Amino acid sequence: MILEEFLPYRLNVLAGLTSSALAQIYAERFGLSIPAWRIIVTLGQYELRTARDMAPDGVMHKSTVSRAVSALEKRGLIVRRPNLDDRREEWLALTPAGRAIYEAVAPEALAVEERLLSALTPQEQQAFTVLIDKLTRQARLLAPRSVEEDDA
Amino acid sequence: MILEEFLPYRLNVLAGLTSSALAQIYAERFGLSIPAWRIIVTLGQYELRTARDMAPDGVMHKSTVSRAVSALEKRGLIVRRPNLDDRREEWLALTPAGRAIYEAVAPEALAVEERLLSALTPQEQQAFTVLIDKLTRQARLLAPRSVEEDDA
DNA sequence: CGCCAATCGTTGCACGGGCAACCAATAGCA
DNA sequence: TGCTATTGGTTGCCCGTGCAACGATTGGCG
Repeated sequence: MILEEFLPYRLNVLAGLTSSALAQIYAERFGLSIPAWRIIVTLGQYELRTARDMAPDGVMHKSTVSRAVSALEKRGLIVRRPNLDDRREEWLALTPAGRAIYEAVAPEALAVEERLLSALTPQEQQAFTVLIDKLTRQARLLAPRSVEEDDA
Repeated sequence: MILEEFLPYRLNVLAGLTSSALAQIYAERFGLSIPAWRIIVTLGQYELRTARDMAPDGVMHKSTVSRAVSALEKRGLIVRRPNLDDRREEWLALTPAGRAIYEAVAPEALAVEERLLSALTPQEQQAFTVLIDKLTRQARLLAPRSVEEDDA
């Protein structure tokens, strides 16, 4: 067994490197953690969501989301509004300041993705996307019930 | 910008899922952390290495390696021997108990990899490997000097 | 030889995040 | 209506790990 050829190892290494590359933007320049970054992007995309929606497939633990939301609120980047139809949950939305950050950070993040993908031809990029999807579906089957799902 | 289509995000999700799948083996069944697991595998492969060799491309921080080595030694899975030619570093090697774990865990880990890859055709597997390599090389260029490298 | 720089490894500190227990609110159902 | 189960979210606790500073050893070079 050769670690350097082991798929999960290589995926971890690659994911770590890309995260590092990205962190130069959202962390060093905007002081965002990974969870905060994901929340900003999601709200930039969907306008109005609940905390639960921030981790669609259980990618983040709900406690992680909770704390990131608190931090973002404290910094004035997002606001919480009660959902009167179901007072257990709250609506989240970007403030103008939050949206400003989103609009500053998103293009740069996409540029990093671009630079990454520039190592591949368009055909390869397409193929890679397809393969990642297949593997992700398969991994979901093999992984223990993704985060929570069995909360109670 | 759509998070679910963002390459670094997808890589993180996939890496996380595969890690989870693997952790069912090395963590739940053998009580190994990721760093410990990597050390066991590396020593199973190379027989005799130093702590520094455990993180070839700076994938793990040296403090992480140091603590994992201590833990493995305490559990009697590896031994340290002084290198008399350079007393700053130490040789690491598996004990019989450590090798037993390696030999129990490696086939199962490979089986998980197998199940993962079974979602792809052999041609796709080959292609995926090549693409990962290309992206990893590129990511290394974009990421801030990998862990340490600039230690002093 | 003697000094400074570089290298291997350890450790104190702080922080992020997982886990589990918990509260509040709603849903299901008799 | 009332009782229990479920769900959204928060928080205390603990562990893993990155960072930076350090001790010990070696290398480079005058």
